Amino acid sequence: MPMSSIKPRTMPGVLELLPLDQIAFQGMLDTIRRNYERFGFLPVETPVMEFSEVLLTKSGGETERQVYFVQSTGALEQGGTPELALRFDLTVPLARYVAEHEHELSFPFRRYQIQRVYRGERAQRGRFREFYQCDIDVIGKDHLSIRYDAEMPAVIHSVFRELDIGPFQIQLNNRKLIRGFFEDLGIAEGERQMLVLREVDKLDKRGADAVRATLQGEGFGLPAEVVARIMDFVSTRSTGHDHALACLERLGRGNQTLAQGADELREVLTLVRAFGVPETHYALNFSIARGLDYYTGTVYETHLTDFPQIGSICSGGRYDNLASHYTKSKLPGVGISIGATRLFWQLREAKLIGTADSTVQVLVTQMDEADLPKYLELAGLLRSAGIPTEVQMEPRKLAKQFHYADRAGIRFVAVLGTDELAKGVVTIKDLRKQDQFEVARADLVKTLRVEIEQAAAMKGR
RNA sequence: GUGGGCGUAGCUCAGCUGGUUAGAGUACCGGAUUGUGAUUCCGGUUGUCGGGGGUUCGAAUCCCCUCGCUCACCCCA
Repeated sequence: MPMSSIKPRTMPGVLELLPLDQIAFQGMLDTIRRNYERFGFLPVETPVMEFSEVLLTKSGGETERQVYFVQSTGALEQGGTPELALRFDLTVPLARYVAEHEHELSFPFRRYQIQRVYRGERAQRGRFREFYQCDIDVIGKDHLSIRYDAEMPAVIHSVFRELDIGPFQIQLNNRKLIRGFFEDLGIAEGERQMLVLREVDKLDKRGADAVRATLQGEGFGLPAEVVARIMDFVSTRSTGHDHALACLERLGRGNQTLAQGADELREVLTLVRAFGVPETHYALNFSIARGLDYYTGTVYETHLTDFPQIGSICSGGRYDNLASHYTKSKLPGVGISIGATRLFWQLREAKLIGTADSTVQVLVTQMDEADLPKYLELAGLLRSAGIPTEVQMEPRKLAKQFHYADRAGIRFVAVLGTDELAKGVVTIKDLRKQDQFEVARADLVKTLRVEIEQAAAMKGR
């Protein structure tokens, strides 16, 4: 078999990018990181592999089905079950991390984490087996004020405003509110409540009629009157700050759980406004449940107003006790997660982001092989001014050099030929503007900086 | 895990009811008086028609099996 007969390919469900797209993606991660840090979150990384026993504490059937186990060849040969597995989210590793370093951390512990996670799902459009999650969480010891729940929307607002991908809305709900409501309807049992919630969570996806039919159908067998009350409740959407408060008021007192949920939402709403989030950017949505079993209070989803089909681009919530499997200490927390790979992929599909320019700003051409030292010197000058610069090292037809710069996404080409050397100038061509000019060597750095800045400003618009 | 769709050049695809050496666009490479890319013109490379078996004088085309991809469902901590 010839050496070249193996088809180069990646497994389905991974996102591998060409350099200019990678630059765009990294720009997105940079923005997220910058905003997380701006709000005072500290960086943490954890290993991509964890001990299986640590990872699989929740051992739901579904979880286990989607976990990739890891085994060395040696261990594989000896049989036995893999003791390592790839993390499938960042929350479980966080719980382990906090429990392990409990006595070295300061609480409330505010961490951010931007790393890849792994899920063995069947590949599907816009869903990945390897993807980035960008998480922040605030973990308290014994107690964590509800006020932190209001900080999350403030961070979300800051991130997505700066990502500049169009209007968006942060939708809020509260698990206690939902639980209380269902208890009043006589749907008190946990498992059954979960099933109903799971169905209700699909409201925006499947439509009201489909959900109503399912709830009244044989699987659930709920009376039409009860279903009507459920549908009425879960279709609540607030249209402004005062309306949101009115929606909560309209619920009445109900049972204690419902009342507590409403009180929490009220406080969160009030503080979200105080954080300066415009009221157009947050709303109540009583159908949001989130699949996660461990959410106990506030839950969030964020949607792009002009692209509802994209679904939630950032979600999270409050949990009572993060690390009960690893420590006796009570560690309540609240957090959010941005699925960056999926988000990037969808934004690209929706044409909301394009291919970036190269991070390389200047290509110095080679006119005469003998003058290479002069080109290197010029590049050195630009580099020490902080301008990323590449030098044409091999002799090549000038047209090829321009072609290369164009394809590589390098915007400026610096030409230093005999004419320029004689005159003490450099010719700069802006490939995007199809424009070129001569600039005195002494003014080169200053001029290029202005050009680069202008180019960046144009791009941002 | 359950069900549907699709496999022809790097990519997007054409190839009628079986019939000569399997095509187009795009991309890529080279050229159009050696200091200017993308645009134009000319030329060139590219395929075990996913794989195996069967029917036939003859299969990219029909049948069976298999593999891969893909979409929906399940689920999404």
